Amino acid sequence: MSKNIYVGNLPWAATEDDVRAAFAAYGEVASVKLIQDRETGRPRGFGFVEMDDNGALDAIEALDGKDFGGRNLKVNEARPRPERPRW
DNA sequence: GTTGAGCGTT
Repeated sequence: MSKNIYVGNLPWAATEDDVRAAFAAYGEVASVKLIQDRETGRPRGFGFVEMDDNGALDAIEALDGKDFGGRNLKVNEARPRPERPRW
């Protein structure tokens, strides 16, 4: 089973590999998604990490409020999102 | 080459 994690307050220089490496230390990371502006393509400074439940909870309490790239990292469980409409 | 609270166009 996996859980979605919201990661915010990321430095604009951070990449998915950096976040994956940070979360991989607490569990196996299923996928990493950094959100960036759709129109300009600029990194918004936040993203989502999908990993195992126990690893996710451990990573949240471990990386939340920790320093990452010079910024205070914000880690929390992601909000439930509806499925993609199919019509 | 800029900016800084937030929740995602696979």
